[in-house]
Amino acid sequence: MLDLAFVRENLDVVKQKMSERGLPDSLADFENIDRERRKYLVEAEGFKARRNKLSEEIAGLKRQRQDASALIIESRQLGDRVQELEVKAQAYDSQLQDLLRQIPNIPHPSVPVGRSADDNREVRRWGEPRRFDFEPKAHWDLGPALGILDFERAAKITGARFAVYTGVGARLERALANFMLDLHTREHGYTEVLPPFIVNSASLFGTGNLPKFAGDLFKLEGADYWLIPTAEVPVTNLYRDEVLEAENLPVKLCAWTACFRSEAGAYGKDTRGIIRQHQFQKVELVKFALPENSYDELESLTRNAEMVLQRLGLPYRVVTLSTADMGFSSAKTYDIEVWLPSSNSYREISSCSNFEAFQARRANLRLRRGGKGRTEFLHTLNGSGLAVGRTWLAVIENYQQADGSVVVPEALRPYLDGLEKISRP
RNA sequence: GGAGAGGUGGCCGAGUGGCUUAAGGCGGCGGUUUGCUAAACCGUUGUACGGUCAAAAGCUGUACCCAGGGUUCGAAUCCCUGCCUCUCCGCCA
Repeated sequence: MLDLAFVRENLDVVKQKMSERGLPDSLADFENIDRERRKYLVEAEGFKARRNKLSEEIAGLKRQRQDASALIIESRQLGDRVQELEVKAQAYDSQLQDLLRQIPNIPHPSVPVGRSADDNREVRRWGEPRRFDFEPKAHWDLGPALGILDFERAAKITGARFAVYTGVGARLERALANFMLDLHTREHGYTEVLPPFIVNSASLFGTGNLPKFAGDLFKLEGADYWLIPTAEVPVTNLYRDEVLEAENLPVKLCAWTACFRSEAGAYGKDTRGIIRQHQFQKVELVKFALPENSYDELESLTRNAEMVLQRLGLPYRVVTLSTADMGFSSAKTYDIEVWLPSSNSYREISSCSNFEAFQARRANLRLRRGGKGRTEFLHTLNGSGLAVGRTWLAVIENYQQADGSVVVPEALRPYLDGLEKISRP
């Protein structure tokens, strides 16, 4: 959420930035609503001030056991008037809040202005895609053939866009998660968090998923409980409504969780394999940073995520998302894309964003410098480090052999009792 | 799931309809005293949305005692609903 005063004073800039994101102009009535709201607010508050004074006078008269009935009648009439005005003021206020909540974050000046994902800008590449001397297979063929991945039984017990991992397949998923968590906690200075996989709607509002993107989420029936679409939601909300000391920043947290997404609107996209599932595992990196450092923190967070791929020897590239492709709450996003032989292209495996104060304002996440002075909103960042399921398939596809077996990357062998190769049992 | 007790400022804690603009204390900040530190003493203290102002400061209004409704001229206080915490019982990995 943007600051109301900022939007009021920079309405043209905000409209311009929304149009750069490819969004329609929803702020045509903003000035009018804002003006009407204040008009009724001022009027209502004036009547309230008079009523408060009258109440004091009534109290004084009653204490002296004198008649106050005239004042009481006048005060009652004031009350009626106040109620009328407040209803109007509140109607305009909720319209204004709705408008404010629909405004996405302002992209950072370094973000390329574009019309689609085609305008994303490549920042760097690491590693060389392997040249195969045979026709590489996709993981949805390799996995079932190796007996480590089962779509048919997943469809039976649950439905489409779910998978069952079996034997070494399940162990590989667990090994990857542990490898990532160990890397980030031991070498990158993150503290591990294991949060609930279910959150309330206030948390989803804090990160910007609600109210606008309810359709992307799974909601539990009969309760204000939702399955998390990413660990970003519970972890960013850990310090909601709290004030952090500046000297303790940045706070760097990492969390392994399952993630649940309805993938509504993704019909026909990535229907084969495990690229796009309703449930997947992810290791998430989250930072709470000082505003003046947040872009440096974004660079280091992205590097921390890249390190996973480097250790696993998986080729990748980093792109800056254009204004048209970036998320609602983000001011700048780097996507890390891993090389996938099955699609002969780079595919997203991590998304690293600086939200500046956008989430902090919604979640009331503040900092105080030196234990004194005014509080300010801190900056939040997060990124996948990495999506475990997509890493799983990247390993399977990139390390496949002509005979259908898969070589285990060296970095993972300690997590698999030294296993060097996954073969048909 | 059942029964009971609670939720008050950064923290502790008083407060059963109007001299409460929330007592008192702790902490924080500023000051006085002082070789230094400590102590003592004095003062001060939050958030949001508005108004005034070119702007800031200042001044000023409204709201905020878990949340949302209600009663009342007037609510921290009374009523209803929800959420959360604690104690006991039951159930459970």
